[in-house]
Amino acid sequence: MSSSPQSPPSTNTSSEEAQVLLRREKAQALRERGLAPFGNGLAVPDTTGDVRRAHGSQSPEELAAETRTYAIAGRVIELRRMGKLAFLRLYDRDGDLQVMVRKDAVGPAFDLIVESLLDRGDIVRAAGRPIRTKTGELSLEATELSVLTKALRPLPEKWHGLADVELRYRRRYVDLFTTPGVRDVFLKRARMIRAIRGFLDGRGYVEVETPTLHEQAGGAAARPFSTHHNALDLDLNLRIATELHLKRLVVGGLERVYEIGRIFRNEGIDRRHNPEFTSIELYQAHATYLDLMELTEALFKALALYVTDQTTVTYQGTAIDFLPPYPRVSMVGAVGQHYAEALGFAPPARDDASGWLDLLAAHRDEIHRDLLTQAGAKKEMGLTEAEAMNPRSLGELIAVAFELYGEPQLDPTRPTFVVDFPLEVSPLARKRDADERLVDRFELYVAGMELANAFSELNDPDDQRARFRAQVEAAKKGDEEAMPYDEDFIRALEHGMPPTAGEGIGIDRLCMVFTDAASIRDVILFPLLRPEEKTSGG
RNA sequence: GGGCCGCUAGCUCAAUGGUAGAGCAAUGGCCUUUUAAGCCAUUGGUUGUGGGUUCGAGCCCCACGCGGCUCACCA
Repeated sequence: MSSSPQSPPSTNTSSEEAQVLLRREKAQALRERGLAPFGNGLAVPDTTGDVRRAHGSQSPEELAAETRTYAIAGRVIELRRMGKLAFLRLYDRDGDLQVMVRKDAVGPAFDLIVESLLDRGDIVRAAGRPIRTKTGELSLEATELSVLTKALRPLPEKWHGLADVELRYRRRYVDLFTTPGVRDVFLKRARMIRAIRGFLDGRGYVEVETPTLHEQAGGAAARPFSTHHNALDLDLNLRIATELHLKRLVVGGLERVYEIGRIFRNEGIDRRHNPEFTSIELYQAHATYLDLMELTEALFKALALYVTDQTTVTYQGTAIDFLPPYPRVSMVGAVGQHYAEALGFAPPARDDASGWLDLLAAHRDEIHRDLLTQAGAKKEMGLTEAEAMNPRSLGELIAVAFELYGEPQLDPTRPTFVVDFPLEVSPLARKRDADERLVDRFELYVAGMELANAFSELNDPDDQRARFRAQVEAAKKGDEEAMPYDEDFIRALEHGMPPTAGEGIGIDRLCMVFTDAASIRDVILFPLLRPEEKTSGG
């Protein structure tokens, strides 16, 4: 174009600001020649994958005989220009494909290349015949080429991409098409969730959606987020679990229900925790927690096969075998055995959960003292000096002791069911018939993470009322995670809930295991981050 | 919240307390078979922010911000 011979005062072409300005000018140049830089309505009937699948195995000679043409579109992730020839790599939902643009073949559209109106990052449509280049790569030889969307911002460096994890999370839209493997993680996540739905739907489950806005956030031990509804002038909490609504639905006759949904817990953030996360909770009438163990084993094996084609999944360098049956570890037994060895107690005559529980009950004070000497455990129990005089329940001591001594002992190469939970840490679970100090509950641990929590549900309304009261008492004593008393839930139980077992599974952690993600933020598209500091003033 | 580490050009990274650099990207030029294309040239910086020490600070000290790991809490 007839630019002035004098270069403009600012010759800066490298700063982001300058690059954006230049790309805006290019967008304007496109407009001036009747090409819409943000157009719409051009048909894109094919994908890069269509071309690959149809012609990927054809020889150059066979391809030369092909008459069929394709029209594909995607982001330009590579751009190599050399005079009257250019190669682009287009990236679409189906993968990527090289497009060869020859001046002779594409005609006037080659101006886009010559005048550099086309940049890396633009969304481009190309139509033409499949060919094989001199180096043998399947490509589309463009006879049509147009810019569908002009990208105004430059792409990150092409070889390293975005390496700064903070930038990757904040600009996931760039990360997704820039960082290898990122898109696959989220495609895999979507496939896993679909597989879970298929698995449960095939077993007669109904998927439902229950409220996320709760007057009282119950169903789990956690602190909620609070919010407010203006029209009703109503203080509300974001849900911390779907449990109590789903059990109401079982009362209502939906004997097999599940919900996949977002849960919000006002807790810290680390590699395994994001304040909002996705859970699936499922409830099955006329089942026990033992039935859910089998269901869990079948589900996890199916997922492993579905996602990786194998029953063994490597997570962070450790091969985990998902072939059932999974080992079971008694929480009470593991803690009992630890103390029998560490403090020299004689093992119980009965080598079962009740026997070990008897032993632990007999040595409760010594165990309490031991936990108090563990600085971490002391903090974990939230004990102040005064509270140390008023020890918590045996069940809570056992749960803490298991975290301390039991969890590290679990076999890292196997998913493991932890069973024999104390009643006091399970306010919604049914008492065990054989020993009412225990509940019929399991947690599934994989790679040191708690992936699932399940139990035979408490359906005795009077017992549930007593459990809620105990929670209220705990809250009075300062337990900020104690459950509120839910009168309507009691009423529902009074209408009669069939014998039921229920389970919750952390979808994000499940995805971590099956995508080998070290951090939960790698399987959440937009993990919660602090807002970026405003650069202007403070 | 505690501890450790990081923050330098659009991106990826260098730089004994002594003139802030490279590669990629960008801009101009050459090039009809490239694969992170190549060659020549050019441009690009309030070194996260604010203080302090010093003749002199990207570097040392303090505070703060954001992030990562870790401990704690939870799923």
